Amino acid sequence: MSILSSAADVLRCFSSTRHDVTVTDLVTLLGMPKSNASRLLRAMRDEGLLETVGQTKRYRPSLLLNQVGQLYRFAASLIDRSDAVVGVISDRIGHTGYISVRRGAHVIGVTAHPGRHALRVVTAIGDRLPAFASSTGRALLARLPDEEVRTLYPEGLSAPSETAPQDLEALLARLAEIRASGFAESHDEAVRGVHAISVAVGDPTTGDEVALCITIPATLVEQQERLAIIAALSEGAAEIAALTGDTRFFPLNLAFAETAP
Amino acid sequence: MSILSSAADVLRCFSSTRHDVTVTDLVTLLGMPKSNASRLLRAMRDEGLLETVGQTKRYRPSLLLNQVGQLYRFAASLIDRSDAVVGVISDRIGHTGYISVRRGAHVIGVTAHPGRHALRVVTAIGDRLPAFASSTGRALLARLPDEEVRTLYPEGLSAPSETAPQDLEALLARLAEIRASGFAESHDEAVRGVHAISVAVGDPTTGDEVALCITIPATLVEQQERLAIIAALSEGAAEIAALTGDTRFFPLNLAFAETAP
DNA sequence: AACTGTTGTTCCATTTTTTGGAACTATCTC
DNA sequence: GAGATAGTTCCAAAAAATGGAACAACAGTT
Repeated sequence: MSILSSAADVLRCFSSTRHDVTVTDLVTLLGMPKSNASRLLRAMRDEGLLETVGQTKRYRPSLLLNQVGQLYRFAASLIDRSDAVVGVISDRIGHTGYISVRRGAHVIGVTAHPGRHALRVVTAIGDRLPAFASSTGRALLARLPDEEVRTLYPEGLSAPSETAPQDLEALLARLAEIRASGFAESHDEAVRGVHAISVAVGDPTTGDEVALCITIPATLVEQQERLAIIAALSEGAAEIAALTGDTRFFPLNLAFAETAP
Repeated sequence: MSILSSAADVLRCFSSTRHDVTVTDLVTLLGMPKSNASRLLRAMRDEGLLETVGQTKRYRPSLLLNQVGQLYRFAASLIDRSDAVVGVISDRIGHTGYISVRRGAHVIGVTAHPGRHALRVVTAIGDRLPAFASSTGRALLARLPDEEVRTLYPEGLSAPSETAPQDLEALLARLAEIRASGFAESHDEAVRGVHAISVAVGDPTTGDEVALCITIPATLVEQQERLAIIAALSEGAAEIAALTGDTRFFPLNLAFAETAP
């Protein structure tokens, strides 16, 4: 067990609900001896990975991590490009937009553009959602061949709501729809009360894949706006796909969009 | 030499001009044996600190670092609050706004809000500027007693332009002005062609201090807009200072603002 | 297709760091 | 100021890191 792995574990302790940690936090969260926790936190601070909060014994991520973390979106320039596209759409229609990536069977928000409407969807960056029960997740899963999707769910799936796919076959059917229509849609699934529209795009040279998504409060969905969002997302993603030479991109087929969601 | 320190050194290799690294990059940048560089990068990837770029032998920061880095602004909630204030002002007037922190004799941009004007100032997040030759830097230095400022510059200072303070005494004189007026201003200093207005605020419980800044292309400065920016920044910062109980905040004294910059 | 320079990986014994229990110190709470 | 809680330091045993060199993969060239 290298100290590097303990250090990475410490970083994984941070979350949107835990902005700083103490020696005892590590003891309880990671089950590590107090002595190690104490020395590890100090070492990480000395190396510039963490900072102490004022005079207290609390440790938080450092400015260095903030800076290096910001580079992620440029290193994965696909994210930056997609974020720009979503930002423009979100600005124009006033609803929340965001970018997600998939890690195994989960999707994780990377960047977000909060909407301007009084009733808006707030997505927490860094939150993990089950891929099969969200539009971003299915948009990304649709890029995989069916057999790879199957291997992701050796245990089958447990749906969080009635509108989500109830089993693996239902999921594969919806992925087929996404491939044919060019966009993914969800309603009241992993996040209740939220309607989401997503399109995925990739960069074959880096292997990165992201989903571009616009979310609307489920009660406010209007057919005209919905079509505008689908068109805008697909158009933006198609431009990116052309740029990166993404051959797995599914172009929009409006015939599928015109039936109400 | 702990492996942690090597890992931190690797992270420091990343910059706005170097989004990924290879084994040889580490050998040349850090002078470490090839064998170590190879194993270190692999170990950091295995622990989730780095990712490989597609199939290549290039390594870039990971999603984990991106997420932990994002938490910085919430952990240091002063940054988040200040960022909100600057975002509103930047949105309203269309000029670029940003937040900086000081590390020793340098200031580093943490968040940025690009302006909407065709001619806009683009600030790179993570770039280091000399504190004494920027408005953000001086706004933050003004919070220190003079003798601490002196110890920061044991070698004196070398001004990057004629409008920057030419020596330590000139710097201290300008810091005194800032304490009296409540805001800092720079024109054509560390960044040529840029006029900047800054106000600093701190949080005594965490020891954090940040500068709120709005930048304008030097050719576009108008007295009325300038006064509006000064007032808005100072007002926003004053609210934060009240919230955190910052006793070192310098309130606005408009008498100083009304003489042209 | 063989050659060549470049880049990355693996192996090894030696050196250095890490580990975890326990004793110790500091800090907080009532 | 007693008692509890939180954090630090010490130590020998165990584990990991080091750097040189041999090896392997790769890209470009003739």
